[in-house]
Amino acid sequence: MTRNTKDDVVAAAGRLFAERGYHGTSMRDLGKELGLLGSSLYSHVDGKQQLLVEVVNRGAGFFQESADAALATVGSAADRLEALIDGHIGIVLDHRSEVRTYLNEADALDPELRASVIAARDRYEEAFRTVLKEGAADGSFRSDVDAPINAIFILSILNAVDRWYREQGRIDRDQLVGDIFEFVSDGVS
Amino acid sequence: MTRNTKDDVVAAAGRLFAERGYHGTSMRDLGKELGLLGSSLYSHVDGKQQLLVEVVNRGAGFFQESADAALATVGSAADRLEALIDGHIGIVLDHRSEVRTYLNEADALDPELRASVIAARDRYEEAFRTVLKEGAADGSFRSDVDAPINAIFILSILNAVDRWYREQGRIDRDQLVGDIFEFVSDGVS
DNA sequence: CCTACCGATCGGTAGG
DNA sequence: CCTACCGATCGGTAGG
Repeated sequence: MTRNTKDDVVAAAGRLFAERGYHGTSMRDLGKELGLLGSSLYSHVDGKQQLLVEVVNRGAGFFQESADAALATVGSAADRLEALIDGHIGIVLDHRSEVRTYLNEADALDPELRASVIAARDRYEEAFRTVLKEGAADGSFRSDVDAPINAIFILSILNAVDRWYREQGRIDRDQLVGDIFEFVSDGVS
Repeated sequence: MTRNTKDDVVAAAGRLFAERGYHGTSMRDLGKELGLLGSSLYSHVDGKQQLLVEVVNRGAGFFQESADAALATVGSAADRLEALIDGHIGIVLDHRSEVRTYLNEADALDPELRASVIAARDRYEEAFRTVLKEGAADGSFRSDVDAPINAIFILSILNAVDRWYREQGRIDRDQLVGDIFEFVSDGVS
């Protein structure tokens, strides 16, 4: 029964925002989750909106770190694409609360902050576009591949993982990455 | 300035739930959208939760009708898959509010109703699994295709369309369907 | 569909 | 981190 740190508060906020949504979570709910009163949270943070900002920034940061690492992979564009997929799945499964909040609750942010989230997402998506373009040049992929559209398709699959995948299921994490990479590479045909 | 029907109320609720979320929408917000007071809504509906149920049921119904029609398509499994994709995109773009609410706000439903939504989604997904299995048999697709997983991947792409696609953009609706079908069939390679 | 209202809950503050 | 509290807003009701 030691005191909560600000990190504890942000982590708990992430859990509740992910589960019930930003508007579905009250400061009193969050206090209860931490074993204190809603009003006591204000010694850790300025307000509810700031908590959302911090959770969302954590989510964005995880993804960007992952992309930077994946782009540094030596090898073919296909290798870098697989690294991007592997990294993304790792982030989604290891930081579910922050990721869910980042993906689903950004609309609850004040307009300027929401705009910065959209910019961060675009920066991340750019890593996928880059790799697809490289692959069209180095022969990893079809030369006529539409990078912007295909980047969106790949990210659609990756982001949705959080909505259905359970680690206790019939496929493990590595298989999931392999299945996605295979689908993205060759489709169903 | 004629009176609102219950359909108007449900439609407006769908718009606000889609835009601000269920918990982010108050009965007074909804009243304002319709030009009346929040309390006046209770002559049309029992409560806020009922509105969510009706919006979500509309969304579910659109998708199921679309799947039933697509499965009746004569031709190869690939033809039926394309019909499923085409139908899905049509529903997403023609009924955005209901679809967004159906896809994103089902967690705000009471437990039994949420369970019935999950069941409806599974029934719909079954159409995709069926077509993939048929395609593995009739030679449309690879014979070793994992239908459950690939159905999820395809639906991930389809459901995400609502998050990024604007009809005013550089690709029109038919191109979008074609791009998705091509990606799903052959991937980026 | 409005008037007038209910008890409950909201985000947040002052002061310790 | 708690006590004690604020004004605003919430979903909803009674009666017309």
